[in-house]
This record gives sequence, C-alpha cells and structure tokens, in this order.
Amino acid sequence: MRGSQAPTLEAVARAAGVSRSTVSRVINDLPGVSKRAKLAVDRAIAELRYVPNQAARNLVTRRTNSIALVVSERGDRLFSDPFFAKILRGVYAGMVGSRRQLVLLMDQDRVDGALESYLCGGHVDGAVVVSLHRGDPLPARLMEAGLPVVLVGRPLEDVNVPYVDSDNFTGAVEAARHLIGLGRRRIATIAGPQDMAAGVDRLNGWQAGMVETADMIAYADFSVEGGARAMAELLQKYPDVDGVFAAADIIAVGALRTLAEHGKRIPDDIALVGFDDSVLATTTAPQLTTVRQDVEELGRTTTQHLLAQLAGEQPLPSSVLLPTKLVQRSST
Amino acid sequence: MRGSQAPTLEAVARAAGVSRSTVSRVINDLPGVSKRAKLAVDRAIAELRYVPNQAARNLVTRRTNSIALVVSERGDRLFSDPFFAKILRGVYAGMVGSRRQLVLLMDQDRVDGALESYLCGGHVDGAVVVSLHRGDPLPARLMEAGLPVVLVGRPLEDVNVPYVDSDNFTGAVEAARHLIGLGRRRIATIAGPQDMAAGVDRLNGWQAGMVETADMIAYADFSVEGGARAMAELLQKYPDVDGVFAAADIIAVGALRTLAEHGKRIPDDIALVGFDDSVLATTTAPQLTTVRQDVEELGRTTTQHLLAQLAGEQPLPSSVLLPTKLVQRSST
DNA sequence: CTGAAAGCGCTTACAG
DNA sequence: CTGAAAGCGCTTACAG
Repeated sequence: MRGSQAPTLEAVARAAGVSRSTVSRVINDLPGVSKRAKLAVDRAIAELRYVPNQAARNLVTRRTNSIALVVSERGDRLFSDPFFAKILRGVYAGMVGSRRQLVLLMDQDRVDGALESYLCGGHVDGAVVVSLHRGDPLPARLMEAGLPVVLVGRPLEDVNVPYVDSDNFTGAVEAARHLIGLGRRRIATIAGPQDMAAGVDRLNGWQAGMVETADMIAYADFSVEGGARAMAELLQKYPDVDGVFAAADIIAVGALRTLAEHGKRIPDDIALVGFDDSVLATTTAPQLTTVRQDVEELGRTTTQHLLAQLAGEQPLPSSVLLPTKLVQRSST
Repeated sequence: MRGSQAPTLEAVARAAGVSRSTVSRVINDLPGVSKRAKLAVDRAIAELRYVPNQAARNLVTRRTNSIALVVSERGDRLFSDPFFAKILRGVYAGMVGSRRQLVLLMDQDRVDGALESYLCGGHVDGAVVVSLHRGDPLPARLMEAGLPVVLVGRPLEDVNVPYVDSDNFTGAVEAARHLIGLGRRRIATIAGPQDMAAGVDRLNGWQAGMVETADMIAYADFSVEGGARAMAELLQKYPDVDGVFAAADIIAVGALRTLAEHGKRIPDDIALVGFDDSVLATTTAPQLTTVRQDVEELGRTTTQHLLAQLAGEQPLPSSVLLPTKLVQRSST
C-alpha cells in the first residue's frame, strides 16, 4: 500500500464510475448516496485495496483522530512499578470503539519544548497527562493553547485542569484506622514523594486517620531501595514501632527487606500496610495488607473523560475521585 | 495553537517579507538561504509562535515521522509482566534523537483489519512488532505491503522478516548445566507457551543442556497461576524431582508458591532456576537464580535496526541475538 | 540566493 | 442524489 502505486480516491472514483465527492461520501458514511453508487464504490475500494490517506484527511478536517498519552516521568519509577502498564491498559480500554489512535509521549520529548510544540501543533486532538510533579507548567500551557487535556492524578498546583484520581486520602485514613483497630500503639508511616499528589494525599490521610499524635514519619520515593532505607530510619528512631503504613506496595517491599534483616516478625512484631494492591502485594512473604486502587480504571475513566470532552458532550464534573479500599492479608 | 487562528507558513512569509519557499527552506534547514533572510524568518516564527502543520507536511513528503510499536498480545501477560514496560522503555531509548514519534498499537486494533489498514495506509514509516504468536500473518502481510518492519523475538514461521531476540536457547542450556553442576539428578522444566519462540527456544535449550534424558516437562503460560499449576503437576508425576528450570521468573513465582504449600525447602529439597532476571527475581523469598536477558536492550536494538533501515543504511544483518547470562542467587 | 506555481489527496460548500 | 471546483498548508522542481 505504500509508494506511488497506492490508489487514491480519484482512482476509486474512476473505477466506480462516479465522482470523487461520491466516493468521499461513501467512505465517510454520509447520507445521500444511492444504493447503486454505494455498491459500485464499495466494490472498487475492495478491488483496489484502497486505504484513505490520513494526512490528506487531517489537513482538510483539522482533526487527527489520535490522542496523546503524556508520561511526565523522568526516572525509572514507571517502569519498575506496574502502575504505568496498568494506566496504559486502562487508557487503551477507554479508547475502544473511538476509532482513535494513541500516541505515546514521554518526558524526554521535552528537549527544547518539542513536547509542547508537538502537542500544540495539531498532531493530536487531546491529551491524557500522567504522573505530574509539583511545579510542572505543562498542564497550564496546554490549556492556554486550547488543547483538551485530562490529568491522571490531582495536580498539586491550583490550575483549572480536569483530572481523575484515586481517593488516596480516604484509603490512607482506612490504613491508619486498621492498624489502630489491631491494637497497635506505635504506628509510623513511610510517606511517598511530596512533590506528587499521591504522596501528599496519602500522608495527609494517614495523619487524619490517626487519633493521637502522628509524627513518626520517614520519606521514600516509590522504589524498593527507598522503602528499605526509610524503614531502617524508622527502626533507628523509634525502636518500639509496631505498625507501619507504607505509601506504596513497592515501598512496603523495601520495608519488608529491612525488617527481615533486623529479625522482625511480620505481623507479630510489626504490622505492615501497603498501598496499591499491585502484583507485588501477593508475591511477598507474608502477603501484604494494602489499600487497593484500581489503576486501570483510573486510566480508562480519564480517557473517557477526554473523549467525552472531544465529542463536545455536556460539561462533565471537572474532576473525579475513584474509591479505594483496604484489602487484608497476612502482613497485619 | 489550535483553531483557525494558528499561523501558517504564509503568515510567516508575510511577516518576514520573504516567499513561502524561503520560509520552508529555513524550517527544513535546507542550504541556499542568506543569513539576512534566515534571521528575518526565525524572528517571524518566534513572534507568531509558528508550528508547522504536520498533516500538510506529511501529505507532500509522504513521510509521517512516526513509527509504530505493535503489541501483538491479547491477554494480560504483557501487563502483569514487567517485560512490556521494559520493551517500551528500550524502544523509546532507541528513538532518542530520531525526531520521530511513537504510535502504540495493540491487538484489539485488529478488529476488521483496522490494524493492517492503519499500518499500510501511510500512517507510519515503519513498525516494531512485539510478542508474536505462531501463525500470525501480520509480519508477512506488512512485508508484502512494503512497510519496513523489525520484530522483537524470532518468528516461528519461516518468514523473511528481520528480528532481534535474546539468546533464549543458550540461556536455557546454561540453566540446565547449572542444575547438573549442583549435583541435581532429577531435573524438570516448566516450559513456556509453545506458540511463542521464547517458549520453544528455552525448552530446546534445556533439553540440549541436559546430558541424560530430559523428559520431565510440564507446560505453563507466562503467569503465576500457570507456574503454580505446572509445579503441582510435576510434583505429582515426579515426587523425587530435585531441580526445576522455569522458563520465566513469573512462572517460577507460581512454582515457589506450590512448593511452599507442599513444604518443600528451596534450595535444599528442590533447586529452582527462573528466566528473565525481572524485578520479580529479587522480591521472592528465596531470591531467584535466573537467566538474565536485557529486555530493554532488546527494544532499543530492534528500534535502531528499524531506524537504520528507514535511513536507507547498508543492509544490516537480517537478525540479531543478544546474549543471556545466568545469575546465581539463593534458590539454587 | 529567491520566488511563482504546481501539486500532494482529501473534504466541503455550492449548484444542479 | 450527484459532480465541478475550491481549498486545507505545506514542499519541490523550475526558472531566474
């Protein structure tokens, strides 16, 4: 189908004995074509194996039929963490039947504003932006440029960009209450990165869920090593800690490693709660009690939100929170 | 930058006091433009915040500056497995500096040949195809249509499509030799799906590496559950098994679960070797001895192969095998 | 070094 | 229901 031999609309029209207008109408399923004409065109299309040239189409319609998934992440987190794959699957699921293509853009495209140029240069009809960090000007810029955007995850800035997020706060409240309910008295948290909403909201939720003082806090990025280090820090500062809420399963995995090294029994000596209910939660020993968030649903809902916006549907709620839920296993 | 107010090349030309031809030459870095003209054009572009319309460009150049990553996988494997994320990262790394965009296409796009139409309809300049299963006609079809394609993973059919793969065979040979070297006498394998080259080649390698008879075989798909079931099957048929080569870490995770349920000590009773050296290998207890393959490198090399082909470089070797290597940990 | 003109392959009023 | 014609925003010989 490539090269100069690719049949054009013109060729189809000749073969079918009609005008280009008629062929175009058939291709686009527009009304006002006789059965006879449609039949002839369909036959010619099949015979010539005609495929419309998308570039020509885009040029005149000023639409691209594709949307971007922008992954605003520099490091390895999204790849060592099943989070990203699930988002991707959800986004894909959300696009089913939309006849749109997904263009994947990553942080490295930021070199000399290439990302912004690309997004604003009419290459895509809209964008889903994932994994924003505090202070990222991208969402505001895209809004200014008039590009429809929906974020996965609450932005930390006070920008008026629609988003979909898990209810991190409530999930973390539940985690704290669960540990308290088990009779634990010395409960700590390993908080996630504070330049991302997930990190901030889970810390706030934990603090809100603790009835008494909540000041046994260590910080980690979303990695095994970070979790291991933070757990070591907690053990040193608070030797009597008997409950820990880790802001992500991957952090909990690191914490488990450190706890094993220190000969702590889980949950006897220390009860541990994670967050995510990722595949990690059931591959550890003991399996993790954790707060489930449906990441795939997050991707799907965000995408549907964007598509609805593109379809010009009634103004949707500007943001959506998806429920989270504690899942008990053997680590508590 | 969207909407009818977006500046065109024409507008830039007027603002700079030159012709459209000259502006086009400046944008495309073509020779034969006076410094004076270039300066004026650059200023006008900056002032108007001009971004070239890609659709118009594609139409006339017949290039899209994008390549497709086709993930030929229906089920959940690619998402419950870190494999896909690593491939994706590798592909991205391979594209750095190529000024091309990545369009991600998945199996669901196959509905009424939409995938093939899309790929052959001039939307992309070439494609990387991952995770092929036996009997998939896609690679041959794309080749016929003249679309440059490179596969991640050896195709099982005898098609003349270039590919890049890990040396699964040699890695599996090493795994078998390792178990033999440890003095194990009753060595089994949990083979992967036999409709994929990775499954076939790892089984063949294991058989080649075994000096004596190699007939203790169970099969699993690339999943925890599959691994658990296959391990149960092996234990029942061969109660004296003392070594197992699992064709993937995720299969080994399932095997570990079953072994724990049966009260088997690892590695004392049974030594276990995985394949991949994925993140799973170090989150299990005990940590897995496994065959390392560099999946990210796989994605990167494949992409560079494709880009070289697009650049019309000298004919490259039609296929490439990347080395694999045994990594010993505590499961053997 | 520069510009006028043709043309890429479609869609879309417009007139019939 | 149908077709002739204009035009989307670029690139690319071609002539100067």
